[in-house]
Amino acid sequence: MKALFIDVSYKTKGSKPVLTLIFKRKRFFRIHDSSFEPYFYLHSEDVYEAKKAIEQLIVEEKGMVVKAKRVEKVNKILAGKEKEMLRIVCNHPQEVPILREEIKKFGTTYEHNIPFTRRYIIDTGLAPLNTIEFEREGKELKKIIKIHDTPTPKFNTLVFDIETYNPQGAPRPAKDPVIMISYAGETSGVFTTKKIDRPFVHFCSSEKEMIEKFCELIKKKDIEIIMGYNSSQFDLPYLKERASVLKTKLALGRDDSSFTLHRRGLITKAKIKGRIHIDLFHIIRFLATIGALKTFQYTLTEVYSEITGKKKKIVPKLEIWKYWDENLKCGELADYSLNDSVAEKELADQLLPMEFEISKLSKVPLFEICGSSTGTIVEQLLMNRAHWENMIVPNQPKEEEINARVASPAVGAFVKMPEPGIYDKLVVFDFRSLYPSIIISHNIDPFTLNCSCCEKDAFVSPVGHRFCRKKRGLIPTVLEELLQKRSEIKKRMKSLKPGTDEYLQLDARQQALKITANSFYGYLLYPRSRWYSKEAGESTTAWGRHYIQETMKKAEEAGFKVLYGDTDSLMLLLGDKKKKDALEFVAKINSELPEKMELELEGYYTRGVFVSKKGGEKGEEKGAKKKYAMISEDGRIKIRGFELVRRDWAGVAKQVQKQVLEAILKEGSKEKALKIVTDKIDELRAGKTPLEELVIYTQLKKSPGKYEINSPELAAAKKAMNAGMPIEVGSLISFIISRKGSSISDKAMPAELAKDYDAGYYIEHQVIPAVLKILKELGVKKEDLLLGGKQSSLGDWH
DNA sequence: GCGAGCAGCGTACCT
DNA sequence: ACAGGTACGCTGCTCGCG
Repeated sequence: MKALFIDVSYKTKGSKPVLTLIFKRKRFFRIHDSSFEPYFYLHSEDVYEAKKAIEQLIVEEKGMVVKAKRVEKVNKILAGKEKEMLRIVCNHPQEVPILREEIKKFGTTYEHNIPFTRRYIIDTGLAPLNTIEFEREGKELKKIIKIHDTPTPKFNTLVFDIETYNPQGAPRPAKDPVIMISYAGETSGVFTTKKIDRPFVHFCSSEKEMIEKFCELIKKKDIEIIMGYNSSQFDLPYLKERASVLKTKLALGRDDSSFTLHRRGLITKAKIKGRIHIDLFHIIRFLATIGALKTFQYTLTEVYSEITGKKKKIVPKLEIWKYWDENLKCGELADYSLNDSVAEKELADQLLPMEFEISKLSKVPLFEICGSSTGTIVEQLLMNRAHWENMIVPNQPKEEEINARVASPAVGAFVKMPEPGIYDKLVVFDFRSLYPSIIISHNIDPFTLNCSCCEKDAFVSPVGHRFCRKKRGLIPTVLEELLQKRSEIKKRMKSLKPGTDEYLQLDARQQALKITANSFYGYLLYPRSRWYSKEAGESTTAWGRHYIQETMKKAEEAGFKVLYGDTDSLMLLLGDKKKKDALEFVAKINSELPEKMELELEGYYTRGVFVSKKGGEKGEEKGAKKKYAMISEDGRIKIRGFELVRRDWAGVAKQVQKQVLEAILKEGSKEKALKIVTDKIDELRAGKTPLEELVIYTQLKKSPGKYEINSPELAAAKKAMNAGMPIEVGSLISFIISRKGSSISDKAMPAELAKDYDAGYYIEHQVIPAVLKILKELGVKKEDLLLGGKQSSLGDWH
C-alpha cells in the first residue's frame, strides 16, 4: 500500500521494543514494526578480544540482567579511514546506555546516543511527508518497497487562540477564566460564554462547556495539525489548568489526553497525542535567529504585519477584561479574538510549506523539526547521509571539549575600513554563497584534512591546512547536492506561473535548501557540533578573506576605487568608468575563480554615505565599518548599521537621522537636513515631544539578578518589577530617560510609568550623536546644530 | 575627595 | 544552542591632582 509517512514512536511490548508508525491516507493510521533492533558501535585496538569479552558480558542493573543480543564485526569508515569495528546489537533501546557504560572500557563507542526512533528513520531511509510504498501483514510492516517524493498534500489544520480575563494585568489561571476560544481552519469561529451578536460566535453556557466544545470540535473535524502562537507556553498550559479547576478534561489528543511538555534545549514543545502540535512562535524565532525575519518585538501583531504587510485588529492586552465587562464592547473583543486566529492561520499558510520541506530534507518528523536550530537540521541531514556512506557518525563533544572549543574561536571574515565621505556612482558586487562554494571547491571537511594520499597535490588553505584532492568529503558532497538541487528548482520555477501549488512548493523547497546550505559553515565551528573542525572552519574563512582581498586588488588594478567590503561583498566607486566596465570586471574575475565560485553584480547606486567611527577625533579619522547608507538607481534606500536600524535608540533620534540621510541621498540638501535637526531640537527643548518618540527598547539577555554592572535598562527593569510588571530573561525593556535622578540609570523609567523626559539627554545623547556623524561629512559642527539654522550655503562635497 | 580617562560589560547590528 | 567582526553607550574603576 501507499501512504504518507508522518511520525514514529516506540513502546515496549513484553520486553521488546515495538515501533509505531503514523501514516496518512485519508486519515491518520498506525502500522507497527517489531523487527527493528537497537545497536551501537565500538572501535577497539583488539577487535577479536573485545568481541569475545562483550559476548560474555553480563551487566546487572536494578535487578535487570542485561547482555548484548549479538556482536558483529563490521567494516566502517571512521574519521575518513576504513576500520574493522564491532556492532553491538541490543535487545532493547534502554539497554544501550547500560551496555555502553561497560563496553567503553574496550575502546571508543559510537552512535550510542542516537534516539531509537531516529535510528529507525536513518536506517530505513523513511522520509517524513513522503509517500511510502510498503507491504504489510495486518498491522505489521513487512517491507518498505519504495519512497516517493510526492507533493505534500493538504492537512486538516486548525489554529486556535484564547482570551483570558485579566483584571490584575496578567491573568492568573487558578482564578481568571478563559473568556473566548477562537479557531480558524476550514471554517472559523469563537466559543464564548456571553451571548454576543456575531454570526461566528458559538454561545456556551459555562467556561467548562466552552473548553469541552472546543475539544469536541477538534475531534469531530479530525484535526491533524493544530497550531497556536506561543501556545506551548501560554494557551495550552492555561487551558489545562482551567480544565482542572473546572473538573473537566482537556481532551485534545486522539486518546483524550491533553498534552505533554518536551524540553529541547531552550525551547519547550507541547506534544498532543495523535496530532501534530506546532507553535508558530517557534518558527518565528527560528526565522529571526537565521536573519530571515527581523521585527522589533516578536508579538503576533508585529510579526503578522511584517510578514503579510497587513495590520491586525488590536485590543490592548491590559484592557481585555474591560471590554469583556462592558457588554457593548464584547462584540469588538470577539472580532479581535477571531482575527487573532485568522491572522495566525495566514502565518501558518505561509510558514508551514517551508517547515514541510525542512522536515523532508532532514528526515526529521515535522513535530520534532519545527523550530529547531540550524545546527540540528544540518546534523540530522549529515547523520542520514553518513549512514548511507557507511561512515560512523562522530560523537558529540563532552562539556570539557565544548569549553575548549569556545575558548579558542577561529578567525573570521575580512572587513575593509571605509574612507568616510559622501560618494556618487557606486557599484556593488557579491560572492554568491561564498562559504558553501569555498567548501565545495576546496573539498573542506573534517576528514579530508591532512590526508596521506595527496602529499604534494592537496588544496592548501591560506592558513596552511591541507585538504584531499582525491576523495570527496561528506560535507562538500552533501553541500554540492543541496546547491545543485536548488539551482535546478530555481530553473524550473522560471517556467512556472507564480502562485500555483507547484510553484509555491518549489519555492518552499528552495528556501529550505538555502537555509540548510548556508548553515554548514556555522556548523563546522559550532562548539557542540559532531563534525566540528577548527581547521576546516578557519580554512573556509581564510579562503574567503583571500578571494575578497584578491578581488579588491584586481579592482584597483582595473582602475576602480574600492570603497568598502565585508565578508563577501565589495563596493566600488565607478568614477569615470561605465557600467560596461563593471560587467567586464565581473566577467574577468569569474574567469579566474574556481568553477563553483561566482561574483555577482548586485547593483548600481547613485550615492552613498560612509561616516567616521566615534572617538577617532585625534589624529586620522577612521571610517566606521558596518555602517552605511546608499540610494540605488531606482530610488531604493539601503541603510545598514546606523542607529536608525537599531531598536536601542529613541524614536526621535532615529526619525531625525533617517530624514537627514534621505535629504542627503535624495536631494543633497544640507540646509534641509540642518533644519530638520534644529527644529527637532527646539521641540525637545520646549518639552513638546510626545513620550512615545522617546522610548528606548533594550532586551535583558540575562535574568535581572545576574548582571555585573548596572545599566539604564536594568534599572528600568527593576522599577518595573517593583510596580508589579513581569520581567524575566529575554524581556524587552522599554524605558524613557526622565528628569529625576543623577546617573542615566537613575533617570531611566519604564515607559509605562514615565511622566516627563530629560530634554538634555535626548538632545546631547540621542539626536546630536545620531546626526552629527553624518553632517560632519558636510562640514557641520555641533554648535551649528545647537545654535539654530543660520547656516552657510551648501558646499560642494564632490 | 574629585573629575578625567579608560577598560570592560552589554546589546544589537552586519555578512 | 550556526559563525565571527564591529560599533558604541554606560558604569565603575584607576589615577593624578590637591
